Amino acid sequence: MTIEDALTTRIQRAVAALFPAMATTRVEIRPSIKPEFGDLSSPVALPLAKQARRSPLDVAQQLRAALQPSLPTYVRDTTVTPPGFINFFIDAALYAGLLCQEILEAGERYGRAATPIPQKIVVEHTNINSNKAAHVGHLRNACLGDTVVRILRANGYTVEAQNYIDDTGVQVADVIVGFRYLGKTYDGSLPFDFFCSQIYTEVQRAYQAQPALLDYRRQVLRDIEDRTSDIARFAKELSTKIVTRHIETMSRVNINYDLLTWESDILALGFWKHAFDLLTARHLLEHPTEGELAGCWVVPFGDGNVTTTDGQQRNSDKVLVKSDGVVTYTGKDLAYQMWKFGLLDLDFGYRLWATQLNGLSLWTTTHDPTQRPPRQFGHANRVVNVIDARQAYPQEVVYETLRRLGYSEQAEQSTHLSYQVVALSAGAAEALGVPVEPGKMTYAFSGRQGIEVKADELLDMAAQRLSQHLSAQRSEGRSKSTDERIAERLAVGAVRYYLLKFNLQQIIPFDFDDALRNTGDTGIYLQYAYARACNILERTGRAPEANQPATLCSQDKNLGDIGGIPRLLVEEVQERRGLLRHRANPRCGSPPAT
RNA sequence: GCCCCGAUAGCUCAGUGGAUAGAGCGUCAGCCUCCGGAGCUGAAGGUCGCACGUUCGAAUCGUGUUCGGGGCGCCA
Repeated sequence: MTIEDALTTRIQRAVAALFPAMATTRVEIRPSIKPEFGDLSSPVALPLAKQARRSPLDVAQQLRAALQPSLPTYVRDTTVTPPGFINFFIDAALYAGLLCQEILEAGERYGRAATPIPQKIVVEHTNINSNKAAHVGHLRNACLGDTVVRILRANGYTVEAQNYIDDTGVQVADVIVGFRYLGKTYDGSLPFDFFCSQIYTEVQRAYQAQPALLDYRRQVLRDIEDRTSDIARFAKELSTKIVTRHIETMSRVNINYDLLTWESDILALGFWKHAFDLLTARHLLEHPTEGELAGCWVVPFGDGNVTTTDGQQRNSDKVLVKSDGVVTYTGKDLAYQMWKFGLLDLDFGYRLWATQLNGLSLWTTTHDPTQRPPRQFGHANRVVNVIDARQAYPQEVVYETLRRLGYSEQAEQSTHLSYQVVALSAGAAEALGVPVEPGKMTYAFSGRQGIEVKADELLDMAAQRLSQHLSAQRSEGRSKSTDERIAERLAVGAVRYYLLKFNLQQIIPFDFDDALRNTGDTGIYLQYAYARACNILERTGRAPEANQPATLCSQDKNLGDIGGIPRLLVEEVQERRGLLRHRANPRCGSPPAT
């Protein structure tokens, strides 16, 4: 029990006793701003006084008196100061001793939920098209997703991390065009995914010069539909090799998954057809015979036809099946979302993909449903989709359609964990040869144009710089391979921290110097502090004891931070800003009458 | 046209109703024969885009507005 928790609970009790009508008032408690206001202060009397129409000072005094008998031993004194704050003076040495005891007892489980929550949450993240190397934008997604998984698990939820493989889209077809029609062959001089990134860019350029190549792409897409075709086999082999590389990259930063879900399996096993039948049975789709969307299957949505600022005609209804009969990404995503909740009477086949660095098995879906899994996948109570902010609209279409199908509970339990993209800072853009305009702060990545920073490149650069730093130090008998291992670990910390320290709604202006910095507010600082702490413990030659640190760190103002860690983890999930908050989009408030 | 996001120190960002708005980087001045200088101490630097409103109290909530980014695709 942290100081803040202990005091909050007691204040809540006092409020309930004195002001029963306002028992639900949110009790806030925070570090005091001045030493004469004690160590912790609460403004709780202020809103209470407002509602009760009494003097805030009186209310605070009354609360203080009511609290007095029940305060923990480490509270030395309490005061009330204008305009109505209640201040608590903490005996740091006493508290430090108690806190240390608590931490030593909990060990590595400190801060984690003591009891499991009987709820399953599926977290979908990473989701890289299987045609090219992962870049830093993908890395932001994966770091966020993996962190969400860890926080939810720490809170006691059963969590399943799924990585969705979009292996049936045009991007894969583009690379096949490069291999089959531009005569590209892989010579092993680059990692396979880097090589495919290069081909992808070259093919985009080739389309401009030889528009006839687009016909080849259409043919490739048709051929992929037939699973037995040579092209389909080639596509699967290509995607498998790329995904293998993605997993290798992510395992470098200690990101692991439970299941790879393949879009091609969703199609092959009839998930989409099943979802489509449900939609049409409930008359939720339109099938216009004329106009722009003639021949498509459409879910009516938003405002219908609009003229955009640039004068173009657009339609905010969402096409789920194109006029040529091919299902769109949003359609497939809807079927996938339904499967996650166990709403389809269908299941994938499964087989073991690999054993990961964390020791856990990674499973993959297959299109052979007779291959049974070791445990049940999907069937979630709640689903969190880590997807960038540009996809807010199609995500809302998925959730709203779920609701229209009658699954409003599941729609409510669906979260689009929306985050902004990574873009190049002006400096980084210039370094990559992008023309820089005065006054323009960020520049979008473009895989098509080959303007990007690959995840492995960034990690390699970070590791190399850190390795140089290490070799410049007195090595004290450290081997070169040890240096490299340390550099890799530090690089991972630096990159993960950099990608996580920004607010979700903030575009990260990617800057090489910033991302690779090894001083100040960085992951490396944390790792350094940890190493020093371990070193101190090692030198003392004995394990920490509950009664020792009380004198060691009695003056440390960071005690409250350490004691606050458990609450921090819980708040990430439960509070207003929590990860599981359902983010509703106002535009979806009024579905059109159908 | 409609919707979403951003705007806080020279730069990059924290801070979702409480007391005197914080950090890193950069700048300047200090600190290496007890803990790892990837560090520590201090200084300078801010009408929180703008206006009005709600409130005892607003960077925070509301309305309007300016600038920047994104979305409204038979792309994914």
